[in-house]
Order: sequence, then structure tokens, then C-alpha cells
Amino acid sequence: MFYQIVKMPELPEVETIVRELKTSLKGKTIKNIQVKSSLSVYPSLEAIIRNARGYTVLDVRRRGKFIILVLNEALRLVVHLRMTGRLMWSVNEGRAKYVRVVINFVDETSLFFSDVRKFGRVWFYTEKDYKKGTGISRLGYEPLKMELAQFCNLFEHRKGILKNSLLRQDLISGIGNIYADEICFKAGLHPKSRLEHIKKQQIVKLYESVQVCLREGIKNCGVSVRDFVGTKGDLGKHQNYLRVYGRKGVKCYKCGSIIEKTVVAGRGTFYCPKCQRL
DNA sequence: CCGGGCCTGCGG
DNA sequence: CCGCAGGCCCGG
Repeated sequence: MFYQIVKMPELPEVETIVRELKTSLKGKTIKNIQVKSSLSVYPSLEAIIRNARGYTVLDVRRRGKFIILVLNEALRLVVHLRMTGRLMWSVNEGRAKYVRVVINFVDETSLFFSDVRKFGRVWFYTEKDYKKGTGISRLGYEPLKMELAQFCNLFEHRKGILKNSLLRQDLISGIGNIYADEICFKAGLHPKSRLEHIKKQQIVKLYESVQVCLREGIKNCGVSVRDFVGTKGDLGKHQNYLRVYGRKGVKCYKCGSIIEKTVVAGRGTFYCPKCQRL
């Protein structure tokens, strides 16, 4: 029985996880933390083990793609899932070997952090230091709390390739490869469009596309992988609503053209050659 | 802005 | 068996 399984967690997926954790984790007191892979935990294993006992989860928050557990005001347990990180309530045999960190609570429940590729990270910091220590301090706007004017200031006089900028966490935090492609499609802009060639009216449309794509993703509880077997929490179903991502060689829902795949910003990039202009 | 590195599983 | 998957960091 998995708690929640998503792939390539971006803002909507992380938001879904945080909402679930908020209801099920708040008020729980930590008994201990087991670290199976020291690669996964910062700044130090000793600090984790020594400091975790007895602390209660006061709140669960999201900033960009970071998950933040607020422990007794002064402490923060921060998780970044990167590519293959997962948080779950229990573990089946297939996933057991990839469990890197286990947080045990005094009520005998446990939260498991698993990660096949060990890219994901768990940090344990004081309230004072966690933003700097985790990189949260370098994040840009929270996209769903960003005003149109702020977005325009950011993009109107910027140069460079559109998708590269959408992926930059220090400008806007939370957009990853999937939603970047979906946002570009929604806005009718080619991912390789140069920002200096985009007119004001299209920048406004881009802003609206960011809002709509991310909100739709959240509404659909994110994109789930095929082996989802969860029983607790909402099943992500946004993979059924993606317009371009993963659709190479099949027809565009809007115009019937064949969706193409290229590489932008070093990532696989899907777009409709007719709906999305440079 | 690009490319390599971090990691591992999996598909061609 | 090679290269892709693509988040983030770093050096060039």
C-alpha cells in the first residue's frame, strides 16, 4: 500500500504530496530517524539522529519543489525528491531496497523516503539556517502567488530561450520539464522561442498559461506513474490531460498535426510544430 | 548557455 | 550494452 507515487515531481506533484502530508503528519511526534544512505542526508547523520527525537510535526509546507516539515518552531526537516525520490507510508518488496531514510513516529507509524537514483535529499536544519543550507534562499517567485506585473518585469526585458527561463528555479520556482512543455503549448509558443522576440500580449498569455497549467496539475493531483498502487490519498491523473509531453508521433489535440520531439535545455522537449511558433 | 557529473533501471 | 530519463550544481 503506497502512500503516494509520482514521477519527476514538479510543483503540482509536490503540492499534492504536501497536502496529504499536512493532514496525516501534523501533530505526530518523531521517535527516531533511520538513515540507510548517508548520501541522502545533510548536513550530517549525527545531527539528524541526535536532534530528531521528541520533535513534533507542527506543519508541512511547500516552497518550489521543496517539502518542508516544521518541527517545534526552531527546526526544519526539508526534503527534495529530485527525479526519483518518493515519500510513502509503507513499502512493498520492490521498493524496499531503495529506502534511504525512515522517519519513525511514536505512534508506531513510519514515513519512508525512497530514491532509486540517490539524487533526492533530506536536510535537517535550524529555522535560521535551512533556507541557505538547502538552496531555498535562491528560489524565485512562487508562481501561483506571482502577480502579472511581476511576471512581466521578469520576462519582458529578458533575453534567451523561453524554456530555459521557465526551468530556472531562481526566476520562478517549481516548473520542471513536463509543465514547461505544457505551458509553452498552452501559450502557443515554441519552447525555443527567444524572449526578446515575444510581444507583451504573448507574455500575458504565457503568464496565464503558467497559472492554468499548474492549477490543472494540482486539481488532477499531479502526474502518476504507471505502477501506482496507492490506496490512501488521491490518485494522480494528470498524465491523462497532458497535451504535448510524451506524445511524440501522435496527433495534436488542437490541430491534428504530429507532435514532434527535440532537445531544449538538454531535455527531451515535445511541441506541436503548427500550434507553437518561434 | 552548454555539457558533464551525480546515480540506477530500463528500453532499444 | 549503450544511452536515455531530466533535477540541480558546477565549471567553462
